Amino acid sequence: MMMGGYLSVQEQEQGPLLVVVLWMEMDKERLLGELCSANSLLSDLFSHQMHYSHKHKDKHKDKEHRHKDHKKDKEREKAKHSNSEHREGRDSEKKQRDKEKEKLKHSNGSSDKHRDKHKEKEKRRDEKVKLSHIDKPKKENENGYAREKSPPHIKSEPEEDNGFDPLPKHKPTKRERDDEEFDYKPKKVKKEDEKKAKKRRQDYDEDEEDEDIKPKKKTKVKKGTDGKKPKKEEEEKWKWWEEERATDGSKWRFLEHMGPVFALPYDPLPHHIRFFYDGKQMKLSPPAEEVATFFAKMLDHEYTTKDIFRKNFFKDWRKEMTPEEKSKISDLNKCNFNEMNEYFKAQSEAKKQMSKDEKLKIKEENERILQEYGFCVMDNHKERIGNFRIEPPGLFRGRGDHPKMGMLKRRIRPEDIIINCSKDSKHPKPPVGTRWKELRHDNKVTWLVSWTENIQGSIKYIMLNPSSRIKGEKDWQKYETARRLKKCVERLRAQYRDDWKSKEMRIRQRAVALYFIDKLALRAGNEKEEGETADTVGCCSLRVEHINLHPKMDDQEYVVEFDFLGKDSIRYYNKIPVEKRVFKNLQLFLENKQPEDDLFDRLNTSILNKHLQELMDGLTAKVFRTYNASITLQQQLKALTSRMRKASAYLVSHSATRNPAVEMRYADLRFFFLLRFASVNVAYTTLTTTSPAKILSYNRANRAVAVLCNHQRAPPKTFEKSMQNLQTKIDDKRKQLSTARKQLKTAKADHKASHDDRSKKTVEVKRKAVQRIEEQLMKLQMQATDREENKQIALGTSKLNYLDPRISVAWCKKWDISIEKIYNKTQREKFAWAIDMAEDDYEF
DNA sequence: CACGCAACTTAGTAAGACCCCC
DNA sequence: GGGGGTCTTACTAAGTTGCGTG
Repeated sequence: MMMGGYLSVQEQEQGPLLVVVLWMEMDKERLLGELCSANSLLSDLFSHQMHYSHKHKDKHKDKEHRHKDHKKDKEREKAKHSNSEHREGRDSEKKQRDKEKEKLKHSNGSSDKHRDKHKEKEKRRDEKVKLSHIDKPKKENENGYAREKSPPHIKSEPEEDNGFDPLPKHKPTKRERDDEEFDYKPKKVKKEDEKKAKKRRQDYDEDEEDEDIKPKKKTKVKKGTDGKKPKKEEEEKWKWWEEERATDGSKWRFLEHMGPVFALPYDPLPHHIRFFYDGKQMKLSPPAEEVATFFAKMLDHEYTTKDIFRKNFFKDWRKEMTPEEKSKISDLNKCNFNEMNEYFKAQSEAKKQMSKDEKLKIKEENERILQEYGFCVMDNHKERIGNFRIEPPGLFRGRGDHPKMGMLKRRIRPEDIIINCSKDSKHPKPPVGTRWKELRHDNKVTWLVSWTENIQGSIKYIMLNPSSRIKGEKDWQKYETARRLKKCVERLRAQYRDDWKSKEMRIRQRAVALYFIDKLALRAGNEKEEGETADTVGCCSLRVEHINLHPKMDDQEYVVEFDFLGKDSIRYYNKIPVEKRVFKNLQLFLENKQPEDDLFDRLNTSILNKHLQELMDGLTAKVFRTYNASITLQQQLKALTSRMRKASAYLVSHSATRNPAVEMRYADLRFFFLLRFASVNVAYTTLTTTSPAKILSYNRANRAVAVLCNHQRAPPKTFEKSMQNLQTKIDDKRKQLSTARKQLKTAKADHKASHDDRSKKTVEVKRKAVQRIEEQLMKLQMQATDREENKQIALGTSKLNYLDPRISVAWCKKWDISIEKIYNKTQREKFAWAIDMAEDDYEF
């Protein structure tokens, strides 16, 4: 029924996206006069996803959409406090209202989101931070690998959503599940993948053998014993994905490492570097001086101009001062850090100017440290550690309007550190004269070192590199879960559509939220404590002020306009038509609410995830992001690549005649035709078959995902310039081309006149030249297109975290692209499992 | 069941490495 | 061979999720 009518994000997007995407290329294609002003069309088509790129074209506005300069924020900030009191009142009012309206039988009072307990929390946190050196008893945290999955068994559902609680999911249950879940891999995936794995392994190993990975040999087979001698191991690539996984929730059996590398101790400034207070020189005590240098180093940074930053910094700085300093220094504005700042600049300049030898020495030293501390032995293998250095002290740089920016990030000492390793390993030694806070042997967790940070009181960890088994397995599992979602997503969609009609408010809210998460790939949106972090939201924490409803907008109906700050205070702006029912629900949710009230007042992430868990084992909100990202990549790749290919095939076989019908069919590929009939004699096979074109396709598919997930970046500082450079190259190439053409013409004329062999040869030569230049031009233009489209979109995040690497690997194989074009060395290491196991016919 | 914590994933930025052209 | 630009890596902040607990 409804299901049939439902268009997934990707399906809906595919059309416009494709058109747009190719249109943009056309737009670039100035060598063909005829081009229409693609821009307006473009922004129309793309706007619901690519909101920023056109609207914010003006350079100086580039930054505008980023971070908090949201006009509303300020006001909200002000409003917040005065409003918070009303809130409770309103809440109950609200409840009542709903009750009447909807005959709500709402099961709990969970609707109130308590906003004012954060004072309490703060207190607790402070204590915690203070007390953090007191050893805590170690906890037994049994079920380690919670998330793993059994076959896509889906609970039969509808109706029961409410009190439905099939089994109290306590440890035992979970536990058992875990146990069998673990063989999902050997059972299914592995079976499937492995069939072919054998044969492929050979071809692939050879192809893959590349300059970066010199010493690798063949699959290494597991070693029997406990792995004290990793020496040999890095020589061979260990294929952990071919081995069985632990089923008992333990993450490892043996773990040995060297502990963390601490930040260098403070090196006091040379005496001639002065600090002035109120115009007078002043010698600072070392602790005060150190903190001062943190600030001095940042003088050029915008941070230091922000009030909160300055205030927080000054407050914390004063804590480090001696009483005399404290009494003297009472105004940050009177502090002059310039000499310090100059000094550090000079230092880094000097560093750049160092001789090769010196640089080499440093490099070697770093390498030595890396070799010593950068690896651990986990079970039988030497594995790379992700971050083995302790974060050095400094000033906290929160993102967005962070209330704590500028606070002093304390220096971490050995006494703050908890070491985790196995009992039977050689324990890392604390620096002489110090001791660890704690030494524990917990193999239910993956971290090697942890400490509590003093800004938020949260725990920081040292963990393994993404190329490690422990991270890789998890990553793989993540995609398997997303693939299981794929199998039942239509059912879930039908369900939440059905829930839009529920008579329970909380269910409607849940269903609408889920719709957003699915359709727009929004994050779950946990609630956060006010005043502790920047004010950002996700789906469940959206507030009334973050959406605008437009019953009619341009030629569309039921448009929802989103405008809020998400993770990292990145702005999410999107206008999207929704189904009538959703729209009506939203209107309902908004009734009688103030801008700063929660849109979904009966919902939070925990409720949502609990529900999802019931719908599919292992399903949580973020799985939708993974799923939608990966499926979008797959579809876009298919669509883009095969359409280009088809069109070019058509052109090759029908080069002589124009066929309007066909041209219509490939309207979105019009630029091919234009090229063709503008008699640009590009070799079509080159155009669509060579890597640049395919890479462009890939990047565009990747970009579609990045847009979906709202992965933005600041336009590179050098963007304009580099674009210009490229443009210059293109212009030059054009000139070259027209020269070459003229020559060809002349040559042809000559040949016509003389009909001799020699002139014929010349014609050939010239023709070749023209062709070559045309191809080079195309290549440059593709590059330019790619770069322009990428201006403020970050591809890396999705590539690294959301896109099932097997899709990319399969695509590379299918189109005969070397994997290095898609993944750099690090990425290849991280995705080694996928590179090894995916066939060209892999389906997400 | 709300809360808070612990653990882990996802995120953008900036420094550093590298590369390519003049 | 060095300067500018780009790509990669390091860094660490900011999310999500699950679980134990009062």
